[in-house]
Amino acid sequence: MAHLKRRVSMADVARLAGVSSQTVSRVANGHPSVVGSTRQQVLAAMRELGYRPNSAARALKRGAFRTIGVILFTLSSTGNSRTLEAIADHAAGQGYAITLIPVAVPTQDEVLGAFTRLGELAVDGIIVIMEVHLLDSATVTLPPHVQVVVVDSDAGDRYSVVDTDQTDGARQAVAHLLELGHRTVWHVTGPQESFASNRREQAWRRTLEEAGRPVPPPLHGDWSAESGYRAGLALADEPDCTAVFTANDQMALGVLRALHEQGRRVPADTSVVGFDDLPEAGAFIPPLTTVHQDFTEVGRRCVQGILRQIEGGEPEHGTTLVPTRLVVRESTAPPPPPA
Amino acid sequence: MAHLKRRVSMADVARLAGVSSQTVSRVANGHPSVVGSTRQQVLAAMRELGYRPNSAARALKRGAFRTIGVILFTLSSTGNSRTLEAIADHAAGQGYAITLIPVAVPTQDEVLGAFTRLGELAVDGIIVIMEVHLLDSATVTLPPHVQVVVVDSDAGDRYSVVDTDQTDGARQAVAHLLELGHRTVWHVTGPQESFASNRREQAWRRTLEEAGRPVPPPLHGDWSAESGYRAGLALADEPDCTAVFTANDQMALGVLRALHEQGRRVPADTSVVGFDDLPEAGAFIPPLTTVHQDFTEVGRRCVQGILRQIEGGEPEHGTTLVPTRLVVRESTAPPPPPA
DNA sequence: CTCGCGAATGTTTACGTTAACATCGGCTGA
DNA sequence: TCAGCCGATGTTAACGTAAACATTCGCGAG
Repeated sequence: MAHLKRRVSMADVARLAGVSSQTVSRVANGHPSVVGSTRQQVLAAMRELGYRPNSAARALKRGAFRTIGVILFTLSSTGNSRTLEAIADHAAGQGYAITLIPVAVPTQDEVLGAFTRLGELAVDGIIVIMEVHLLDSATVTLPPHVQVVVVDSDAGDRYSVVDTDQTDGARQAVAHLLELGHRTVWHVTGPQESFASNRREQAWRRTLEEAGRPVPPPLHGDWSAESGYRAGLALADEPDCTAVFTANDQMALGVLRALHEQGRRVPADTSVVGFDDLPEAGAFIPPLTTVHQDFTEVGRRCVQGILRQIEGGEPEHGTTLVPTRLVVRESTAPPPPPA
Repeated sequence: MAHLKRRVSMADVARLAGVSSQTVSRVANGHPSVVGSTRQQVLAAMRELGYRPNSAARALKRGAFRTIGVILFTLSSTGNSRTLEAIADHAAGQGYAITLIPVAVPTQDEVLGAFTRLGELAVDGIIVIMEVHLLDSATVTLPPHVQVVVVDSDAGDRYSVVDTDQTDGARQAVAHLLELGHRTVWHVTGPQESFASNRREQAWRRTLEEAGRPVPPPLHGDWSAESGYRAGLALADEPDCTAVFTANDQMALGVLRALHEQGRRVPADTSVVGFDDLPEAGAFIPPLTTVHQDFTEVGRRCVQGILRQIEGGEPEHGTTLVPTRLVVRESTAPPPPPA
C-alpha cells in the first residue's frame, strides 16, 4: 500500500500488457486505431497498476498545461470569491484547472513578484482580478505567449476585459430613488483606487446631473461595514438627506445601523440602496434594496474569453459588460412629507 | 514582440552566453560553484532573451510540482473562502502554488471525479475542506504518494486533521449566556451533514446538561440568513426563550431580523450569540456577540501540516485544534426580570 | 497469385531540465 | 618541481509522454 516507489509509468503498463508504450499512450488518449482486445488488455493493466498519467511530462510534451492562473488581492470581498468560484467551476467544465496566485499587498512590487511566479508557473492563461494600473508596470515580465483577461478595469483597449455593468447598475439605483420622489441622493463611495467604485460614483453623479438635481458631496468609505457606519453617522446629521446610495452592501449594513442608532427610520425617514446583492441582503433590517451583480456570469465570461485567446493564439481586446438588475426590497420608499 | 515562436530554453541562453546549458541551470538555481563573471554573463543573456524556466520540465525532472491542491465544495461560505485565502498566502510564502478543485455538488460521484482529476494533476499534496465521509469512497483512487490534510472532520485517526475548536467555542458561547443569568439557551443548528454543526450542537447540549439546565429542542437551519429568519420567527413564539446560540453569524442575522420584526428587543428581551465573527458582525443591529474563528491560523496549520507530510514522506495522523475566543459585543445581556 | 494499400502496432526521438559523472586548470605543500 | 586536490565548467543521460516515422500483416484488386 504505502510504497513510496516510483510512480507507475506508461512503460510499466506496457510491459504488463505486453504492448509498446506508444499503444498505451494511444489508449490513454482515446486514439481510434487501437483494436478492441488490445485496448481491453491495456485498460486492465492500467487498472491493476493504478496507472495515472504524469501531467508534467504531458505538459512538457504538449507545451500546454490546461491550467489557468488567477491573480487577485484578496478573497475577503464577496465579489472576488464569488467570481473566483464561478471561474473555477467553468474552467473545470472545460477541463482546465485553476492556479491561485494571491497578492498579499497591492503594491507594484508584490504584483510584479506574483507575475514572475506565474511566468514560471504551469499556466496557459491568466485572469487578473484587480485594478489594471498595478498591472502596467508588471507587463514587461509577462511571458509573451500567456494570455490575459482582466476584471474590474477599463483597459479594454489593451486587454480583454470582463466587468459588471457598474454604470448601469448605479444609474438604476439612483433612478429608482428619484422615481420614488426623492429630491436628490447621497452617496457613500468605495476606496479611491477601485475602478468599480469610481465608475459607480461617476454614474451616480451623472444620473443626478442629467435629472437636474443637486449633487451632494460624496462620503468616502473603504467597502467595510465599519466605514459605512461612520458614513451613516455623518448622514444622520444631514437633515435633508432622505436617500442614500451605497457603493456596496456591506457599507449599506453599516449605514443601516448608524441610521437606526440615530433614530432615523429606514425607509420611512431615509431610503438606502446597496450594490452587490449579498446572499444575506434580504436579512438586513430592513431587507435591503440593492443592485444585483451576476458574478457567475462574470466568471463564465472570463473563462470563455481566456479560452478563446488560448485556443485562438491571438489576444483579443475589448470590454464585455455583464448586466445588473435592481432588486427592490424594503429599504426604499418615498421620502417623508416635508415638515 | 508578438513572436509566437517556441519558448526560450536553457539551450538558447547557453548559446548566447557561450556556456553550457548545465551552467545556465546552475545559475538559475543559485548553485554556488559558478564564478561571478560567468554568472553575470548568463544573467545578462537570460534578461536579453526573456528566459523563463519551464516548470513542466522542472517538475518532470524533480518529480515534485511545488503545488498543493485544495478541494472544496463552495467558496460561498465565509469560512471556506477565508481559509482558502490563508492557505494560498502561506503556501505562496513557502514557494508553493495552489490548485483549486471545486466540486459542484457534494455527491460521492462528484468527489470521486474531482479526486481523479487531482490525481492527474500536478500536485504534491491535497487539502480537503469538506466532510470526510464523502472522502471515504474516493480514497481508493487517491494516488498513494499524495498526502492529505482534512479540515472540518473528526477523522484524525486516518488523516491529518486541522479544525477550529468547535466544542470549546460553543461551550464559551453557552457559558457566557448562562453566566449572564439566563435559565437556559436555545440553539439554531447548521445542516445535518455538517460536522462543524454537529460538534457545536453537541457542545451546546453538554454545556447545558453539565449545568443542570433544561435542553430546549434545537431548531434546524442550513447556514443561510433565510433559515435563521425562519428559526427566529419560531423562537419569537416561545415566551420563555431569553437566549439563543446560533451556529453561525449569517443565521444570527436572520434571527435578529425576525426578533426585531416580532417586537422582541435584543438584548433587552432576548440575547443572541453567533459563531464565526464575520467582518461585518460588528455592524449588525445590534453588534453581534459571537465566537471568533481564526481562519488564518487554520490555513496556516493546514499548509504546515501538508508540507511536513510532503517533506517527511510519511502521512501523519492526528487532529490539530485552533482555539476560538468569544467576542462580546452588544447582542447579549442579562435576561429581563420575570413578569 | 501477387502487388499494394491501409489498419494496427512498434521504434525512435525530442520536449527542457538537472543529477551524476567527466574534464580541465591552477594552486598547495612536501 | 610535481603529485594531488579542488573549484569551475562541460558532457551524458534520464524523467514520462506523444509526434513522426517505420514495420508488419491481412486482404482485395488486377
